[in-house]
Order: sequence, then C-alpha cells, then structure tokens
Amino acid sequence: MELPEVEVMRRDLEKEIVGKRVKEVDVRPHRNAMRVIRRHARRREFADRLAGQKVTKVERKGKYVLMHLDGGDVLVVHFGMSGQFIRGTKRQALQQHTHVVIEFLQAGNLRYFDPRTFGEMFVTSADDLGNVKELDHIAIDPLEDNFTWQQFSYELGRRAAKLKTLLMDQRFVSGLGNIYSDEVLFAAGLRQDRMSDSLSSQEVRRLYRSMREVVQDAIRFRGTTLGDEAYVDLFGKAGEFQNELKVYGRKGQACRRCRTPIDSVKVGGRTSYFCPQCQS
DNA sequence: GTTTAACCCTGCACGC
DNA sequence: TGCGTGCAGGGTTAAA
Repeated sequence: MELPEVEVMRRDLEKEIVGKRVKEVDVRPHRNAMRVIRRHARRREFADRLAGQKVTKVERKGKYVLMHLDGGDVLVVHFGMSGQFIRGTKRQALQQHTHVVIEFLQAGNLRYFDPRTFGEMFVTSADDLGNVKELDHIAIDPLEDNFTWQQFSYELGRRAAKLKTLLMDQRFVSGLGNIYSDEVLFAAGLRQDRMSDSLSSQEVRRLYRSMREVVQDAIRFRGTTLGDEAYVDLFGKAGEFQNELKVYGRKGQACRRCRTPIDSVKVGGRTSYFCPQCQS
C-alpha cells in the first residue's frame, strides 16, 4: 500500500472511527498476530493499553497512519504491502489472516488483516512519538504544502543515485512505492536509471509536477487494486486507478502514448516498468 | 555515500 | 493433479 491507498484509508478511518471509544482489543491467537504487534512483548499489554480510549483524530505520515487517542496514546500503523483495515461487526466471521480486532463501544469493529505480515502496529504515547526512529526519518511527501520544487531540486542535486531508487527512498521523499514511482517517472518522461544530479531544471520541474499529479489522481480514483494485492478500502470497495496505470505491470503491452511495447528492468531489486520511447 | 542481497511472509502463476 | 520454484512487495540491515 502506497501513499494514495494509505490516504484513502486515513480519510475513511477519520469518518468512521473518530469519536468512537475502544471497548476491547482482540489480538488473535496465532503466531503472525504477534508478528503484527512485534514491538509489544505480550498481547495483553497491547490490548489493555488501547481499551477505554477514544479516537480523537487520524493522521498520516508517509505510509504510516497515526490514530490519536484521548488517553494520550497514539496507535501507529504501517500496512506493509498486504495489510489493511476492514470495517465489520461482531456477528461477521473473521476472514483468514485477521490479526487484530478493535471493538468499539458504539458498535462495529475494525479488523486488521495482513496475509504477508509485512505490516505492523504499535502503541506509543504522543509525547514519545518524536522518539520513534522510523517516523523521524520519514521525509516530506508530495502532497504537503511546504514540498516546493526548489527544495526538491536542491535535494536531488545533492545526491547521486538513480531516480527510481531515490523516489522510493522514504527518507528522501515519502509515500511512493514501486507502482507510483514508475508511474511518476513515466509522467515525467524520465528513465528510472537517470542519475538524480543529471537533470536539467526543466526536468526537475517535470518530475516534481508529476509526483503531485499522479498521487492526487490516484487518490481521486481511490487507489490501485491489483490482482494479488487486492487492496480495498475500509468498506471493502476496490480502487479504480489500476485502469489508469500507464506502465506498471504492462510489460510487452503497447505504450498508451506511443504504442511502443512497455519494457521492464530490475532496479535495486525491484521490477521497474517503463516506455523505452517516451522516457529518456 | 551508494548499491546489492538477504530476510520477513503468503499466495499465485508457472513449468514439468 | 500435484509438486517445486520463483516472484511479488516495503522496509530494515549487513556487507560490499
């Protein structure tokens, strides 16, 4: 799940659970459930700490969701690649790979399920949020107001790395993963292996603009739901952006712009899709 | 400083 | 049909 999906989830959560009070938390009794709350030594410690607190707001930082609670704690969630929340009720059976169920006083619950358990969640106090190393390293994201092209240009020039690698580096710019970094590079007309310090100022501006446009478009389409990713929103509904993808997953298919077959290469261990004609 | 590979995990597509 | 293999992905970590 990348920025657009996380942001859609954040907006859904904001509507659905702000103002609700946690009744009880069930960390399921299988091994992978403990993997999800891996920072906590015991199920009880995690569950008891959340119980009784009311959700006051839901924030996003990069690909992390932060649920603020009125007891002074924050539930921090990262979805990894296959994690997500689904809204449910107590009567509905839990689907496979459900690891945590948060029951609310006001009826209805929130299920966290994650087949590959690359995601995680943990509780920390709001005061200690600044000491969470991973969050501290999260760079600005393309949607933030103070994400300016001047600053972006300066940071690009300071590094000597392939564009694909930098766009996916959460310390450089947050929110982009494998799908959207490829889509951004196509929109900007730049190859994934171009070095960051080789761009003209016109190319920098194109890249900057593409980041914002692609991310905003993807949110408007409520995210990308691809076959085995099977991302759906809080209410189980699929996104629509997979129909808008220009290069990701389209190897061998004709480029939507110039009809040249889309190609792919490995960059930093990840498959990167691109149009050999449109990107240079 | 940057790059590569391995690791965590499950599900699915593939070839035999 | 059924099995093994490889790949997918986000992020961290160790080694090159």
